[in-house]
Order: sequence, then C-alpha cells, then structure tokens
Amino acid sequence: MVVTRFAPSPTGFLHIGGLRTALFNYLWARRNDGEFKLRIEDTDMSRNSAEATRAILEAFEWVGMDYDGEPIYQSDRFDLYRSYIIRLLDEGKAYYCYMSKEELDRLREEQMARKERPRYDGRYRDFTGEPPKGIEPVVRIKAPLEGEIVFEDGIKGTITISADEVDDFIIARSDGTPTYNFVVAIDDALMGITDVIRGDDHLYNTPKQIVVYEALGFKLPKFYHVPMILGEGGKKLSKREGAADVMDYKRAGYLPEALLNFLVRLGWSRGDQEIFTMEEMLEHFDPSDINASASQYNPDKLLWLNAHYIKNSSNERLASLLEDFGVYLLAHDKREILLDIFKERCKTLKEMAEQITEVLETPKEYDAKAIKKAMKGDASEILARFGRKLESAGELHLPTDYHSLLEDFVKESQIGFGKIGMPLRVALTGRLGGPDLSDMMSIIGKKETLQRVENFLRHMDMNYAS
RNA sequence: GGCCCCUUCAUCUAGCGGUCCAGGAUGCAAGGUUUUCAUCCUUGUCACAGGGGUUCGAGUCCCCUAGGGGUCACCA
Repeated sequence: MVVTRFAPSPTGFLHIGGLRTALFNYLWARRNDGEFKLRIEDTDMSRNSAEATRAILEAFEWVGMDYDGEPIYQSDRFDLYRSYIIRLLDEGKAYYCYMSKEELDRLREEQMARKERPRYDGRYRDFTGEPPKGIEPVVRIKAPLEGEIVFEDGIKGTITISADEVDDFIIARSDGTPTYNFVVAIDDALMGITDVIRGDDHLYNTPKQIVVYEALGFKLPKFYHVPMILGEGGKKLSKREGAADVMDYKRAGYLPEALLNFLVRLGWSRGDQEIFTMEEMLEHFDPSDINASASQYNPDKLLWLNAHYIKNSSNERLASLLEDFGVYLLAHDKREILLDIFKERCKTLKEMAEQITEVLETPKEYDAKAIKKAMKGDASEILARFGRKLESAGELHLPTDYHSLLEDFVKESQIGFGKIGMPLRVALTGRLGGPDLSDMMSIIGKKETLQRVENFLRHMDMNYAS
C-alpha cells in the first residue's frame, strides 16, 4: 500500500510549485490504489492562518484533486508530540539544553568569526550537574557524533551527509512547543506515509528527520526530492511568473487540466508524449522517473496546452465556464456557432470572453489604421450598396445564407472579395481581423448587421467626408 | 563561505555505451489554406557547458573546472 501526503504550511496561497508537488503525490497514491493525505503544518501559531488553509483546499477543489480522510492539523496534536519528547528524554535520546538564546547567538558569532559553520557545540549533551537557574530549557535530540547519514533518494540517488553537518537540533522550544523536523517525522510515521515526495529544498531536512525516525524506532519511508521550478532566466520563481496563487490561473482563464498537464511535464515525461489526460497520468506517472535537474517555468507552453484543451472542450462546458468572465451564452440562440468559432481561436477563457463580447456588441469606435487600409477609393459606396442588397434580401439565418449573399454581391459588382470584406469587417467589429464575416453576420443577425453598416457609414461621413 | 544537488536546442524534454552527423514539443522564421486575424498543415532554425580519463566505441561511466540551484533558525 502506498500512502503519500501533501503537507503545506498555511502561510499563504498555494502556488504552482506546491500544486505540482501535490499532484505528484496524488498521482502516485492513486496509481497504486493507495491513499493521499493532507496535513496542515501549523505548528508556528504566529504565522499560520485559517484563510490560507481554505485557499489551499479551494485550489484542490478547482483542479479536481481529492484527498483521503480529513486534513490533519498539527496544531491539534501537540499532546502527542509532547509524549514523544518525554519518551526520548526518558530514554536518554534527547536532553534539556539550558543555553540561552543570547549565549547561542554569541557562540554563532564566534564560530562565524573563525569562519566555521555555526553549529551547536553539544555542551549540555551529557550534562549532569545543577542546571542554571532562571532558564527555560529547550529539548535537543542526540544526533550521531560521527559517521555519515546515508539515504536513498528516489530521484537523486544516494545522498550522503556527514554526521557533523547535523548537530543536536532542537525538538522542543523553551515554551514546550515542538519544532518542524521533529513533528514531520512523527506525523509521517504515524500516518503511515510510505512515500514522501516533496521539494528538494527539504533535502537537508531529511537527515534530521532520519535522526528522529531512528531515535523512535520508526521505519523510514521512501524519499523523493523533486527539483524546484525556476523562473524564466533560471532564477527564483517570481510572483508574476508562477509564484502567484493557483487560483489566479483560474481567473486568467486557464482550464485546470491544462495547468495539471503543464505541471506534470515539468520534470517528468514519458517518451515524446505532451498531452496527458488525468487517466493517462494516473496510468503512467512514477516519481522515480522525475528528472534530477530543475526546470523553468514556460508560460508559452502553458498557453499552448490551454488552447488545446479549450478546443477539445464541449460547448456546454465552455458556455458555463464563460459565465465567470461575464459572458452568458447558455440561452443564446447562436451559442453553438459562436463557441465553435471562438474555441478554435482563443488561448484562454478570458480571451474568448473578450472576443465574443467584441462580436456581440456594436463597436463603439473604429480603428483609424483599419479605416485607412480598408476604406480606400469607393469603399464606402460599395459597403452602402452591400447594405442595400442585404436589406432587400429575404430571411437569412445560417452562415451559408450570408455567404451566398456575399458571393452574389461580389459577382454582380465584379469586385474582389477584399473590396467588400475589409470595409464590412471594420463596420462589424471596428477593426480588421476577427472571425469569418458570414459567421459574424449569422451570429448577430440581419438587423444588427444593417445597423452596424449604417453606423459605420455615418461615422465615415462625419469624420472622413472629402 | 561550508555542505548537498544539478548541467542535451531560447524553454520543456527523449536518450538508460554502439540503432544519435542527437528525436519530439513550445517558441521563433518561412510557405500553404483563409475575405482578414487566429486556428490548422508543411518546412526550417536551434543543443550533448569546458577539459581530462575509462572503453574497440561516451550525450550516456569516472574525475576536475566552470556555471546554476538548494541549505546552513527556539520558520515551516
């Protein structure tokens, strides 16, 4: 049985690095019919917030990842941690250290002055005398004095760290509260976590946690330290790149499956495959295939994937998603045409909403450059003539109806398509570019088309009359 | 700075000693399709960080150098 966990500290929103780690854990657990658990690391009472926890849960819900059981809050488990501290104290595997913060600071300064690594010197490790008065002691665990701490990392291979890199670190503060490396080891062991997949910024915590595991006689899980996601240029991921809230991606019009697909391919691959459905990820993901080197955030690829998933979404889903962006299409009679057209051309839902709105609304202004290009010579006249033809035509509904009308017009007038195409385009949207003219006319209807032609001709008269 | 980890196109990556004059994808460029823009299709551009070994043979193994990242709390 594989049991994994995601263990964020609720100090802010969930960013994509965290989401990727969560995804890896989720996939590996689900692939093995195991369990994926959530643990909130809130031992530092001054820094955590309930709001942050809610934000993390919200992000999970958006991308569709579920976890087993209820989230575990470390703040609920202080008594448990306390009992293990007492046990280690009783067994002589941990001890009270009466060194004050000031003394410790002084020691560190001296060590740094001597160009040594700041490190607790173990002065209370075997202390048996009378403890100094007026000091609330911390509890330190006895780390090995010599030798090496060696463990197998499923991604990076054998990691060897010299014992003198690991000092007798504090497991309980002077106020009695337990510290991070201690509680992580206990919780992982007690929760039955078999595979720890986490960011490689935790690589150096692992030997410390191993000290705890061994002192308590717990079985070690497998460790996988996933390289970080770097920003563009190979530097730390910045807020405007991917360090922002995962929910910002929703607000920017990304589909959750696009984000997940993007993230799973950052550091992991399967041959040449780029597109992965959740089912395919579930079928193939293995943390031991994760690359040992860091990867960079690549917004272009995310956009490409998002465009791909938009194209392959049902119109019904898109219509309902678009409501978050102020576009209400569920009851629109030309909904299918509209969505068929725009899902082919947009990279985000937000962009789609903007472009749909542009077509649905009468242009408020006309691009001067477009006019210059489209309205040469007798363009106004041609457009007016097209208007009259449209008016006198009968009932028109489908894009093909409008298309034949346009074709007839071009033939009768003995002009190229561009002669009417460009002016009509500016009349309809205010600029050059955009969807097929027949499609647009069909969507907005005959009446609105005529109205826009008329509006535009009036605009030309008023501003460009010669 | 000490320690640990990493190093294939601009970017994500394939490659697990010969099948690699290094493959795919994104980006970029050109062409085609289209009434325009976008999509789409085709083609092209672009890499084994450097230097030593090991080996009949190295992108693949080892060492060194350089570069990058991480970490050194009574934070998590």
